[in-house]
Amino acid sequence: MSYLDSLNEVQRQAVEQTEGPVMIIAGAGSGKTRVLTYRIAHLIKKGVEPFNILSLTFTNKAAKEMQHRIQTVCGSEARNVMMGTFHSVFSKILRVESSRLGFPSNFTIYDTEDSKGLLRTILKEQNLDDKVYKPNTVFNRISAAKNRLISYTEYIANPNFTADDRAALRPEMGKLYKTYQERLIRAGAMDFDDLLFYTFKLFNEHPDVLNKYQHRFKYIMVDEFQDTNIAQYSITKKLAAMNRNICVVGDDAQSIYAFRGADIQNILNFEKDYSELKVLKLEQNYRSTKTIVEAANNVITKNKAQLKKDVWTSNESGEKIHLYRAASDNEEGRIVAQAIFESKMNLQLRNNDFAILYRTNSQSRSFEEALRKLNINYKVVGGMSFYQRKEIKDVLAYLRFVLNDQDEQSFRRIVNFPKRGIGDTTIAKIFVIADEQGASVWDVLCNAKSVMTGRLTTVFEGFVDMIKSYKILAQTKDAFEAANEIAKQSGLLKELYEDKTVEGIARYENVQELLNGIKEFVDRPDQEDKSLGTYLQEISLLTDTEDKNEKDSVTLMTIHSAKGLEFNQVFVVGIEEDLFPSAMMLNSRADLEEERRLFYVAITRAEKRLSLSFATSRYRFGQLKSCSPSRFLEEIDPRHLQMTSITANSINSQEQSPAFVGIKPKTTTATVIQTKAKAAPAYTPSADFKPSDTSNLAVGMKVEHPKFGFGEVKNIQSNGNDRKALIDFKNLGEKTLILSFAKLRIHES
DNA sequence: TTCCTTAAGGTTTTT
DNA sequence: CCTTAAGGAA
Repeated sequence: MSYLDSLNEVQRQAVEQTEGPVMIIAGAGSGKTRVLTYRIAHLIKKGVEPFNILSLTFTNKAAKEMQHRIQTVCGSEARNVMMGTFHSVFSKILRVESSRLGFPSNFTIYDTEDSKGLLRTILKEQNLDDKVYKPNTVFNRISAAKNRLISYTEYIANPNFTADDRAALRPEMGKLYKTYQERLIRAGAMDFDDLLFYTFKLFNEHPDVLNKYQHRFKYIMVDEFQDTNIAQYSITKKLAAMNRNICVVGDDAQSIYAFRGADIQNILNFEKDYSELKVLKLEQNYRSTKTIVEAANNVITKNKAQLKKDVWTSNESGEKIHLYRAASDNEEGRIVAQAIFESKMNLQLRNNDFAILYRTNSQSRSFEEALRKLNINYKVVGGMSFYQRKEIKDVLAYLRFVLNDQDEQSFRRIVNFPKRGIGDTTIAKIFVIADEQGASVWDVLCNAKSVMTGRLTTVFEGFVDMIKSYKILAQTKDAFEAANEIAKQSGLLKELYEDKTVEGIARYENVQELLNGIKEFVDRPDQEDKSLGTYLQEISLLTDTEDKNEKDSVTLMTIHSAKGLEFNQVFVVGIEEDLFPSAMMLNSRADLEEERRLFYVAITRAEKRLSLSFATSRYRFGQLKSCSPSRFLEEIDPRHLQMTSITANSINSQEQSPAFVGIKPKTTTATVIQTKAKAAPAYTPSADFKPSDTSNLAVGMKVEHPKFGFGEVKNIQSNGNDRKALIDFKNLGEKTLILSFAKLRIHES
């Protein structure tokens, strides 16, 4: 078996230990995905039916990646392995078993926006102040309960929760949870958390169903185990209870989803739950240079809560970590874009080799602008996904409502779009009537005559007839034909087509793109079920469109979505206090440690070169706010860092002179960024080195720098908080240092 | 009921 | 800066 030869000793054990419970603690870059892939391949080679293997991942991206790799190793046989995210796998099971829970099989999946919308209407109906009961807060609290498998009955009965809520001046929380849940049930809808909650309930209350799936899934694998929450853990535990062939892979150092209920306790519980557990540790990093691995270790050792683990690499030391300081978020964008441009030229790399990673989605803007100016292709992953766009959700709302006429959120979306002369008051009235009759809105509308008068009767009859005709379309035609007809007949396409603004045209194109996507779904060679329902189910858990435009491009994304990926060159940007670590995560040690793990994840994405950057000011809510470098930067041993500065203001001038716009950037880049001219010196700072206060630094003073050694101050430039000193170092010659960042010890004048 | 203007408030992170 | 809710006029 040749594939075993390409593995190291521990990796091979992990692959060959197919029976019984196994926990693999896998350090960053230690070949975790490889092990999982080969393990599945090994099972299949040993004669296990692919049909009997279940492989759970956390994100769609990870699932896709895994699927792809397995196909390469095992070929088409692997198609029958049940593989996907927890949510997608469970939603498939729930579709089949929904009747057991009293749900229709075509239940609608509410995304976060739908859920919050529903909460908003409930709040309004109950006359609760949405400043006290912020939809966000309420939703998060309900979500947290569901992720811990706490039903609203248990919630209301639990004095701890009710006391908390009373203390937070939100005594109605339990009641809201109940109402929200009842409304979801009435709408034939499940939110994301319900997919887990109800799967657990299904297995818990229906032993025959559980038994069926226990027999089916003889081998279970869980990736990113550190990110599972209690609900996910409990479900897998139930599924594995019979065969006990469960293999979990995780890294406590990369646990970054506690905010969503992930519980590191699961790793510890696992050892308790399976006494015969085999634990394996993958500690050799194959991905990154020594510098990067060591810097990552520097950072992560600052965390108290962690399992003992020693990540090392035999790779070369590689380049130092570049550190860029920018005056503003826009300049940060230009510096990074410029650095990518030069790196590409010097090292003959492709755009695909680069990634820009940030803490929050909103940071992408400045990088997008700068990359566009330099004609560098890029793609933004995550953020507002395609399926969350207004125009797309409108079309999908029609499709959803046609399949499930109980779905109240979709109804609200489409009832007066395009305009039919049905206002808020009318809609509210219908809901009241529906409530009185204990019927659904749809039922009320079907008997419009009995409750309406005059114009409204005709309007609603028209609406009902329209939906009914779409229902027939959905039953008789495939997903594409049905969707296409509905988009046309409803007047949605026309409405968008008539809007000739730039955004309007983009919206129209987006809807066309959606229809193209449906066409592709229908035309898929192995797609047997081409129904609208199946299509909707498939996309309701997707966050992005498929990467079908495989153009060579720089990747921009949050660190969260970068987990599990690797790039030759990585830029981690916006490393500033209050942004990273986020100001919202400074309240407890646990929160800060999660931020630090996030930083660890970011660093360890890089193979060859890592660049870090921060800005000293940044626009927030339209106002310029000054910021200071993140504490995380100080946690990296300065030996690994190299401040890379900008010599000329030419980057800025580029923006000022429109003449440059559109011209090949080559002409302007020659001297913009000063990469290291000389090799880094072998200098060890004095043992008692302590940085001095540099606010009184003056020309002529002798100073010591922990990295560059001794030197003399030649010049000081100052504009506001932007003080720079030109220092002539004994070993290195002149260098410009930024005083707010550089650590200098003053050795008198 | 709709459309326009104005005010307020909002940025974690993902399924 | 951006979007969305609210208020007022046609």
